[in-house]
Amino acid sequence: MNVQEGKEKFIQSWGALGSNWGVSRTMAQIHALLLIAPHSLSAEDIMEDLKISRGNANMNIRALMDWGLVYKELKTGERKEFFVAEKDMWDVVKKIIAQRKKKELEPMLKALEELSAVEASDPDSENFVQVVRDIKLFSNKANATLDKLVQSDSNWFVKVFMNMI
Amino acid sequence: MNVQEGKEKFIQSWGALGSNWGVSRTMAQIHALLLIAPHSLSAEDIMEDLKISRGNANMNIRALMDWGLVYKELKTGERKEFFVAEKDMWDVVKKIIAQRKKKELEPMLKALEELSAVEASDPDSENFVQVVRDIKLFSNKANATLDKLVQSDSNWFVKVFMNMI
DNA sequence: CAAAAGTTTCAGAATTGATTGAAAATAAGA
DNA sequence: TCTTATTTTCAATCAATTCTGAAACTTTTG
Repeated sequence: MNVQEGKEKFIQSWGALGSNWGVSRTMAQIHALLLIAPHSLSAEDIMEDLKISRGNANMNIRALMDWGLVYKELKTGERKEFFVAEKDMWDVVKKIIAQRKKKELEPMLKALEELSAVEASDPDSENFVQVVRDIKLFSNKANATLDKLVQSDSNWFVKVFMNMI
Repeated sequence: MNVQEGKEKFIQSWGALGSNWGVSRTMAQIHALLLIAPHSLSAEDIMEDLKISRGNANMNIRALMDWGLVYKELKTGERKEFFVAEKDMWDVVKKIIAQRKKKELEPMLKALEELSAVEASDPDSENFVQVVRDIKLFSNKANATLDKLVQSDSNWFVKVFMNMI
């Protein structure tokens, strides 16, 4: 496999992985392309490389910037905007976790909070109230743990990893 | 909010959460329904409660059993099959992680392995090789960590949680 | 200020993934 | 064995998501 083939394969794999992570396929492919680009790329470059439309490129670049996975880089004397990827994997993972926590876990916590108001009126609903209580407890722990994780630096990961092994 | 409304709301929320977790909406709803059911349910019960077709119910129940989130229960004297949900949240999370690891992380590791064969031939591809190396290192760590996590019992989670707080 | 360069928006098209429902297969009872 | 209850399969349909491309908008420059 030569370098060119390797790069293409990497972009495809990264895209496939991303699509299971709330990062859409194209979004992940753009990130992959920028990761392995030796220098920053313009929207035009990205469109050409990945053979996607202008609108698609724009939307996904913006989403990546919202997530903090890609940064804008302005070159003096250049009118175009250029983009670079966040390359620290620990940082990438943290940013994805932060987004998904906000988008998924937090609404669930809110719903569970509301469900806690339900009172068991008969033995049948007793089970329901208990299940909700358990899940709420668990989710709150998970939420707190993820908060710490998102705040922590990459050493934390290394430390936990070492402890486990 | 009465118990009935609460149950419906719970099923909807669980379905929404699940759909971002590789567990399809219906799959998660079935799991939710079984979680809060005071006793095991038949495929027919599930179809009626969630207003889904026979085929859909069947496919998703089977998927849930494959994942280890739902168990079959045979009642003596009954020809139908009944189902119950795994209710230990830590166990549920572990099983989801195990599935996703297999389906997503492992193929990525395989791809990275192949990409490691690529050799840098010029300064431009030097960066590519370096990025692949970094990601591979990180992914291997993540993989090992997740393996430990999947094997661990719920005390592990509590312990890590306590350490962080 | 007008023209050129670049970016953003969004309605409709295309794609992908989920669901239905009826028919085929399987298992249990008579 | 034949009949009936139950589960499984799968092509067709439906729903949701993603992508395109042209038009509108914004910014820069002469």
